[in-house]
Amino acid sequence: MGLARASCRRAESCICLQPLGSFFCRKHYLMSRTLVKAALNSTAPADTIFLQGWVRTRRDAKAFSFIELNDGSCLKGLQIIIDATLPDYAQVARAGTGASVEVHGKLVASKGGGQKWEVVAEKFTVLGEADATYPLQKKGHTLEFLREIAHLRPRSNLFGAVFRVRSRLAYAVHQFFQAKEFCYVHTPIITASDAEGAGDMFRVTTLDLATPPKNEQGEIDNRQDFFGKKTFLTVSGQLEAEIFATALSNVYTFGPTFRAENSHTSRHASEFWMIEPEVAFCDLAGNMDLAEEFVKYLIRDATQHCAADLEFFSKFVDPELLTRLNFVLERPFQRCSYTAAVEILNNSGKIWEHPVAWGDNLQSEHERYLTEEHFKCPVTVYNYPRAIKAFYMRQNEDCVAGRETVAAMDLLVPGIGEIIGGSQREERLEQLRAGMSLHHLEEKNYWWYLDLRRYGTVPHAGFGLGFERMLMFITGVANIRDVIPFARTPGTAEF
RNA sequence: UGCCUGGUAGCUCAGUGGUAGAGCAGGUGACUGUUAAUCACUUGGUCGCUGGUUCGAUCCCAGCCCGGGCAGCCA
Repeated sequence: MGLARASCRRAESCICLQPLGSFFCRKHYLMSRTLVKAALNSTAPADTIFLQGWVRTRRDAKAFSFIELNDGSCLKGLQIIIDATLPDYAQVARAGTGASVEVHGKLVASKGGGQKWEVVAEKFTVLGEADATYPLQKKGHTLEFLREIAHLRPRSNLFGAVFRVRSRLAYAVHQFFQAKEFCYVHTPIITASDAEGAGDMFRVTTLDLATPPKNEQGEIDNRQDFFGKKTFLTVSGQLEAEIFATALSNVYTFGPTFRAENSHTSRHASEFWMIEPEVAFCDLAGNMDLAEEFVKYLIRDATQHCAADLEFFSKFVDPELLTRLNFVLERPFQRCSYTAAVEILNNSGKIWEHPVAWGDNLQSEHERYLTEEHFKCPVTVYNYPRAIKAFYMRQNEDCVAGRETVAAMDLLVPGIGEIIGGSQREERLEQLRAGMSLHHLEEKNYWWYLDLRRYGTVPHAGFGLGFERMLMFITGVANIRDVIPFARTPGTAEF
């Protein structure tokens, strides 16, 4: 089918190919609207400018009105001057906070202080009113209230900034790995592995819960379910990523992850995004190096490309933010074995709510002490007791009897705690089978995972970075519910 | 899931055993190249729900619902 020729309604003289929708050609649709960000960064006045966005606040004078227009392209708004003599001036009364408007006018140097540029309107139109019930006001909202209006909170300064940084950070994740020739792998969202040990899973089924089919024993017959077996939402793409790492060498995943734990904390969500690199021919030290380089890359990228938004966080969310980020960039992360960490904790002179003994998991208070008080810097703890870690982690060889460890690592950061968890994987078939036995896992459920060790096995390692936790660290926002567009937590799935 | 804490106007909060206030938002007016503008006036409430104690409960008690924090689980 050939492209139709059509008139563009934005410019009647324009006869163009590829009309966009039925109204405007691509050129006139995209070119005619100037984003606020571009207008604010302008180096010269402009005789004609066209803007569209939402009213943040309006200040009326006798002979004219000021409107602060924001379109989400950046934190700052652009001041619009509408003279009372304009034919459109009657529209101004309808342009309350939250209304969508469009303006044709001139970009001129501002006569007032506080901004370089402003727009003198020649044509002003209210597209959609927002009446007095519009919940977002010019000041004084708590994060808890804004969570209840997640459909409107992106229009606030804070959440606009958070989600611009989130978008940029997602882009930076791909840039980092693509520049290193890592291959992006889409691991499945629906999985049948129900014993990965990473926590409770959400069930996926099309069976009628009221009258499920039964087998001869009177139990629910999962063979009749959609996939012919029990299925769940994934808690990790790691095992599948290992498949691709043992073929394409360096891979990463970046996708949603689901955990059905009944967690009520500021750093847990039921649905979150995780980045999981998996690297063939890599040991634990290489894994720790990669994790540190990755975290620093993301921080540096945000400080370079989201400077205005980070300044906003530094001003209104966490005054220490910028100094902390710069400090983290400049210093090598500390590294500390689990055994050394236990010694540090026991020699700290602190009274712990949970006493520290070799073999126990480090508690939140211990992790916070290490990163916030002892090292005062991000710290990677490695070589954990075998019994408290997952079956697939590589057994260390030079262990003291009774103190067997695996090549695991956790990256702890001040204020959040664990942001990365990873390990060198057990690539030796017999040791892996022993690990599965230790964790009471059935080999038949992992036949393909074991095959990777039967055919051309290689040392390999990887980790998982919690994307939201990274965002919390970079923005200073203290609750995970406020760095994800629509938070899913126990009891909450609105929007 | 355990422990702690909160629920009063659209929002942020104060308050009292005798059915309630402030600031902001909204409305009206004034004023001003304004910047979360300012000033004056003004509309606005089943005090989370249910039950109990009491002459009387928003306040005291119990249960429930919802929010938040911490812990565990982890990223």
